Amino acid sequence: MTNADHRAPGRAAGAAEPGRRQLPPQYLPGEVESRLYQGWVDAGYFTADARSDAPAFTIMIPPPNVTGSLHIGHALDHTLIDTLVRRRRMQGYNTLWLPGTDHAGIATQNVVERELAKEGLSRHDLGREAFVERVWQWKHEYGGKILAQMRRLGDSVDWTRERFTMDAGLSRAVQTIFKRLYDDGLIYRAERIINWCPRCMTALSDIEVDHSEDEGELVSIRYGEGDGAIVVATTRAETMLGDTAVAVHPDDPRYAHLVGRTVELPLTGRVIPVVADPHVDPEFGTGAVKVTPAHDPDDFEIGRRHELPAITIMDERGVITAPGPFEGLDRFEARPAVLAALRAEGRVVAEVRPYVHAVGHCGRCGTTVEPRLSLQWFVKVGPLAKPAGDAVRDGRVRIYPPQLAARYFDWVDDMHDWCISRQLWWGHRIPVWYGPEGQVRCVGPDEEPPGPGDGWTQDPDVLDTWFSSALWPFSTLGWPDDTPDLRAFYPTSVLVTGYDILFFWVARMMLFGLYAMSGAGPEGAVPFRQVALHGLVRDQFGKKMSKSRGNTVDPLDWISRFGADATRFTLARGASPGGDVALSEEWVAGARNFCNKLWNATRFALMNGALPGQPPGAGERRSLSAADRWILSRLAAVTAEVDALLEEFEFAKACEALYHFAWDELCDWYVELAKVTLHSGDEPAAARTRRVLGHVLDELLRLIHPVMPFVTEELWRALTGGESVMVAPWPGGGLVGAQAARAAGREAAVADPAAQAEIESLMRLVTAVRRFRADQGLRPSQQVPAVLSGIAATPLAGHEAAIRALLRLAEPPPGFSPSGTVEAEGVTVHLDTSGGIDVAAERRRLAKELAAARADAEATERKLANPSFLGKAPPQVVARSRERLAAARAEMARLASRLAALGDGPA
RNA sequence: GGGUGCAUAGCUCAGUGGUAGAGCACUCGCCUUACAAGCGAGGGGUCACUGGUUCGAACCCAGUUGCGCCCA
Repeated sequence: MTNADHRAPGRAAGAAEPGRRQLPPQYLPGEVESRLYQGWVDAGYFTADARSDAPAFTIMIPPPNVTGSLHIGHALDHTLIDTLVRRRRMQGYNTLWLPGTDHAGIATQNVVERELAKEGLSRHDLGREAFVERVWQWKHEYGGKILAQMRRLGDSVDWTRERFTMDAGLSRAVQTIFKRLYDDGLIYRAERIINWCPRCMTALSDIEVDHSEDEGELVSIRYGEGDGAIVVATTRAETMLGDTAVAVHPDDPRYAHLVGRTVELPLTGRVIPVVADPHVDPEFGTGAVKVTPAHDPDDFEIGRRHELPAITIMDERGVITAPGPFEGLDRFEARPAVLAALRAEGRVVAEVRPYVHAVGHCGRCGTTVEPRLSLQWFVKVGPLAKPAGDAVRDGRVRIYPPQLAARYFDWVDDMHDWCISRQLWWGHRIPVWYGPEGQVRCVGPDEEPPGPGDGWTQDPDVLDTWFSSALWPFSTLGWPDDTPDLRAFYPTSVLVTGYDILFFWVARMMLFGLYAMSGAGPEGAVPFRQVALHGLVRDQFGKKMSKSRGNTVDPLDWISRFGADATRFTLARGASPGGDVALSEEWVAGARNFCNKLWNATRFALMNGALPGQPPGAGERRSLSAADRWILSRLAAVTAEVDALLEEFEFAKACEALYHFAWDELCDWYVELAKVTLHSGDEPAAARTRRVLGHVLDELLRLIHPVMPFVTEELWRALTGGESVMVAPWPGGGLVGAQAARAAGREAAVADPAAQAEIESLMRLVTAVRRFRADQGLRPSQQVPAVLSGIAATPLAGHEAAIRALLRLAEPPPGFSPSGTVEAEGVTVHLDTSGGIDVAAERRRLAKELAAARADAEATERKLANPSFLGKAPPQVVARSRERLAAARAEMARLASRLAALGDGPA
């Protein structure tokens, strides 16, 4: 068989087989991706089976905000999840990745209110019922955007089980758990200082407030007169209108004489007491603080301890309501106005400006949060938090990376009660009714609420969106009913999400999962067995992505331009447990190139009749070439490595291992060596190599498939004619011990250190000669006559043909006279460079290598001359040093003699 | 203010005590029929600083500086 037979298009051995075909020379992702995804859905590959006997593997999507679109953070999260899910599916698990969205109370209400505003309407113009109806309309029309975008990324989610937190079933779950918590005394209503957003007009929980260091002012104000005067410092002068005391530390001698007396509050004429409270920091400011119980959480506590009145001076929009000249001013207008009035009275003692201090902002809209005294609903978290901490402490739930567990404990072990009521219309309405006589009734899902005719009214507020998200791992499976899905898929296997929502969501799922599912026992109640936390997406300089910086990446743009696989690979390749992921367009282009590399490797295989499937078995192993045995050995090692890394959520390392194997080993060396065999005319050897090449590619495509599903599917089908790589067995360990053991056994059987050493030696020799050729300015394509001497005595004896082919060395003509030589691996290569060699270049090269060898030898000599080293270092380390020294000296001798020889020759 | 992490090549990052690695970027040479989205070769690092432990430190310890994150 000649070369032309193999290379002619359409004549490759596999071309005629069903399902196999020739490929164009470049991978064009757009066409492939759109075709494949719907095919997977239609084939039912994504659909889980609650009646399956196979062990379940369940991941719940961190439900994206229904108003949202797919941003790069989702793309990262989904890439990692899909990688885990696809691998488990190939391993034979009954795999469920459940998709859905949350109703995002504040965000969604804001979106629809903005729409209404364009029509000149407010939600109050519509009324509650019509407004909520309008939000549902909006949801039906626009709410599916992100779900459609997930298809483009390739997410293998079970679309038949899509859920939304406001679905009837999930709402029933919300009402059920509310009722249970209420009846257990774990939900209560109380008047407290909460975080209030005057723009969103609702309460927020503590963790929905972002603190930032902002520039403000610190003003010292004198209250009272003469020796009864006291100076307080504040950043919020306007709140003095609501002051009901001045507090000092009980041990502060400066103020001891004032404690128990009163001062007159300026501008108001109100007389307020001076109280002693250990909470006051004598070091801060003047050591005396104004106390505004209705507008500061710390002051509220002081007020409680001293039974002070709490005077609310602002309405829910942040507008001053205290009667007087400031009434009707916004809080930020009131501050300078109050200060001006105080200044006019000569009461401002000092002003520090700018004064940097921590200010809370609404996590949703950025508005400065106003601490506000109001009646709200709370979850009493103490009794729930203890089991949530214990589940991680005793290993029922494992957090990756483990060091982030510390942050989890810090929070969960010292958790404040959770404010769950929101003054919104869009959300799960609090199922509590108030009767005409002041009765309070919490209504369960199967109970009839009291009729409005009897004078009962339902609480107007809705629940925090996170309250329903906290039920997500089981509400999505049909809880509170005992459904087949709940039995099959709870507890979920892994939760994959960013460390930034460890508190918002992860911890709260733990609280509610352990509470609601406590009937399932300690092992069965946890919402997930593993928590894999990833980081944030950053730009190529490690900066956070933000619209204001202008460094954001739109994943859909990348998918369009580079392909979903390239986008996914770029994300996965950067993802180590808990680590942030840096991205740049250059890197995604590199990933796109990798797709193309795989494409062309498969194209080469198809052109050359590669046969996928099982490689030659143990009996035939001895007849395989060293290259064949080497690549099989490497494949087994990489398979085991990737398998283990993915178990540990080491996506970056797994990707790197695959990239290196595919590109640097398979493509750069094995394919080149295979060409030699395929063209050698040794048909039995060529046939064996076709099988090895086909097998290695087959398995490699399977290994890469979880990360890059599209290109691998297209190539795998072309190569094997199989139905889908999605449902092909995973090459590593399977779901049962026997299969895992078999994989390990196979690796051991295939491992071939001798072949590995041989090929690595070949690589070093080839590289050394290529270096010489490059130094000498020989074109890569130029055939150079050469003689290899000494090769027979080395392990490379059988590789002369391959070495000649890789180096483009021609047989020496009669009367061959070499003009240069290269020594490496015990082989001397004499080359005829046709017209003398560049002695200066050769001398530079040799001198450089000699200097390196000398430095190495000297450093090692110093080490070996040290008696302490010889006495205390482990013997194998000493032995290794001796070997190193011997090798360095041999290299020096070789290089010195080469240099000497050159010195004798033409300069 | 409390806690915590990081500092290694131009950039992003691996590297758990035995003489420093990857990807991308960079330089040079190549259209060598799988792939120019490619091939071959090459250059590039006082491992933040100071001190300590050790035969030996990028790695362990202490301190310093700088940056980041979480919580308040």
